[in-house]
Amino acid sequence: MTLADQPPAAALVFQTLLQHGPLSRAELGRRTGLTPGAVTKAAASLMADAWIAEGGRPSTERTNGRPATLVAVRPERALFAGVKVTGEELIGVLADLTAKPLASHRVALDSRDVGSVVLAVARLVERLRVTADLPGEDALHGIGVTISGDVDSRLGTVQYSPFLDWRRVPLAQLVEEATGTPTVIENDVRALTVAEQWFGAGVGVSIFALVTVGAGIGAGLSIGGRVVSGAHGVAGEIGHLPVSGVERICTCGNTGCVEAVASTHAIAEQARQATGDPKLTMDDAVRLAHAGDPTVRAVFARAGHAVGLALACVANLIGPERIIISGEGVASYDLFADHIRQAFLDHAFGAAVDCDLLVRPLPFEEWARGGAAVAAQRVFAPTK
Amino acid sequence: MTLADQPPAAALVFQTLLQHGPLSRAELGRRTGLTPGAVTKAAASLMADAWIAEGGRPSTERTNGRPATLVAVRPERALFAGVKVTGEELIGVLADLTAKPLASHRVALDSRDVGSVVLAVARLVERLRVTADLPGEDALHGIGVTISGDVDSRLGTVQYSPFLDWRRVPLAQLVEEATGTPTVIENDVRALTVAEQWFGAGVGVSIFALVTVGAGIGAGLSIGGRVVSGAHGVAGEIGHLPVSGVERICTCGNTGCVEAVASTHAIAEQARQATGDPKLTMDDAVRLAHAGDPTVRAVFARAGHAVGLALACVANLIGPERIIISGEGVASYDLFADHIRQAFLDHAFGAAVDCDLLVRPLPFEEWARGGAAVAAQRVFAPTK
DNA sequence: TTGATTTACTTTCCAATGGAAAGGTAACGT
DNA sequence: ACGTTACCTTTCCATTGGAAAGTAAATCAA
Repeated sequence: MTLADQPPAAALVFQTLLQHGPLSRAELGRRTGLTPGAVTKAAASLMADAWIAEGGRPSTERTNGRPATLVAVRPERALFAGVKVTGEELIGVLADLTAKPLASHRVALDSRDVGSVVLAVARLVERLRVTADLPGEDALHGIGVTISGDVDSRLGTVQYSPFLDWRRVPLAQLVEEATGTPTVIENDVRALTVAEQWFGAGVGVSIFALVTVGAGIGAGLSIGGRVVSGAHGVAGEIGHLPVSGVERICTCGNTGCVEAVASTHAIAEQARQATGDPKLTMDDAVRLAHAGDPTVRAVFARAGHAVGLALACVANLIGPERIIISGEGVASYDLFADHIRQAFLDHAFGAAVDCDLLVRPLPFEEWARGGAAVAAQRVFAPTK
Repeated sequence: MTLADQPPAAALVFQTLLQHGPLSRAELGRRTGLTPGAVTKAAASLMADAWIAEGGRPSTERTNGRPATLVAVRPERALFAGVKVTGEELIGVLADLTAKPLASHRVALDSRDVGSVVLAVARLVERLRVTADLPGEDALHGIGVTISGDVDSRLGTVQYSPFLDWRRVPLAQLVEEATGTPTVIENDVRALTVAEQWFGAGVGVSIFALVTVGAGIGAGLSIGGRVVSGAHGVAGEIGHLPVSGVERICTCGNTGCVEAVASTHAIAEQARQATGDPKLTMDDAVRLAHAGDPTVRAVFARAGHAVGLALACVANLIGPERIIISGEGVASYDLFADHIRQAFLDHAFGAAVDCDLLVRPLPFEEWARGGAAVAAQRVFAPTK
């Protein structure tokens, strides 16, 4: 019996346990609105199929009444592979039901050709499987592949990937055929948002945005437990909000884009102009800024300002409870944190300033973890 | 038996009929995914309580098989009053279940004091009731009051209204006490969005935005059948997106806001500066622009550009299928239509340009109709 | 030790819901 | 007249989760 066959109440109980950890049946009833009897039945049904188990510390605090026995998800009940595809490499993780990485691996890509990428993905998944010493075929319940660009997860196709120069590639089907394991694909930022929604800083938050700052600048929006995909596959493109000045031209051909001044590439480029050193790298720029170089610091200030304006746009438009800031750029967050905050506070309208800005470092496997979360979601929250 | 007591399938059937007009049972089954038997039962249940009735042209096109008998909602089954409160006046309509206005009336406000506004609302509703010659007390099923600003519809309080200078006013409760009729309140733009979602250009559209251009510039977002309210009551504040230049200062104290260059007031102000005529009104500006005055036309061009950028922000962030442009400003839409479109097309990213821009004129009762739609929604789609 | 109290959990029973499947109905075409 | 087609209704039933009463395991008080 798979989780999809469980009655709605059981699915609800399972999801609550996934998000909030071990709970007593009584507490589950309170949180889900189910009656005690219904919880008992749902738990029995889930337990019969080994999705959950009794156990976990029975809360040290002593109270009156019969002590509670906790039930908890058995994360190892189903395992998933998550693979993030970039133009240069694959990042893969093997993760459990809660998208916790059990093993990870990176592979350089030597070709961006669809066939060889699919093959590389299949090899990477096989390698993860071997590394983790998985017993049989059925131990891996799904694969989630994530990729930046325009991804239609329902169709399972990559509509357009700028970094790989792919168009209308039925990637989910190809990987599924190459591996024999059910595969879903999703935009990388949306996948990360799914991971945060279920297992990260988005748990219990009705509306939040996840912003990634790095080579690109993007956002995922979660509203009422669903990640927004946009009618045409485009959503959360904060990198191209026209909020900065007209001076710099973005890769998209426009002026005013946030990415034109705040992407890793744009910052390095501006630092080169500011210093006159044509060989300056991003790392050099960070070093110079930390050393106090005023012109380079101004570059970071400007980037921070643009990001802050973008966050204000998000806050004014959808009014999130929280914005999670993440991405490679977070490593040098101290250099523009103040400018981000200031620009945000200045331009967030009314109660939108109450939005909580949260910075999260993003280890490299995190991206791949998003894929695992999307694959896992298929199992525990099949699309109604 | 009220609609809330109907089983879920019946509610679904009713909502489908509300949005798509008279349908055969077979067609209802196809659209809702219910089996024929379930539709028959749902329809019988709704018919027993007079929510729907058989009838309507049985589709002229001839086909094989037994001819279909259509069922349709009985819009007059429940009537609602919608009242829009501005700083100067009340606009009220009496509307049926489909938010179609049956009678309307405007009243000037002589005081912005909470008590007198509540009294005026109650009198207006009473007048509408008399005008329409409603039989008894129970003929009016609800009142929806809309107002611009920060409204918490769940609590029923106006958190902050700049035009009335109200804070934390429990308006729903006050109107309910004054009229004896169940009352809901909602932000005016969101209410309009609800009306469009159920009965207007938003029917069947999974994600859309409704943008109003006039004294203020705002937007309502509908995603997956729900209007976004924001965690702190703020959402759709496109009037304060920081996309225009730094020259003009907005009423909110910031620079760069769309409202600072594109609100009715801002356009008139800029036209006065451009012409040097301190008495110039908005109407004069429109006349001059139509007559070809280049400096005034430039003012409209700039306003259109700012609105277009704001629309691009909406498209890039949430990827709507459609953006409905409405508001008083639409009257002179021809003056900036091209600039809106151009700025939008330039800055919408990727497939976001596929978003459909639709202009809808907004008769004055339309605002109040939003209130009626919100009140009606309480009846046919009680919050789950 | 005993029993009251409190909270957690289980069991039994049942009403409601909507699907499956079969049957009835009203048109058309030949 | 008779088959065909599509619409609609009826009957029966499995599933679901609530209501309510009962059981379990702890603390507290006498």
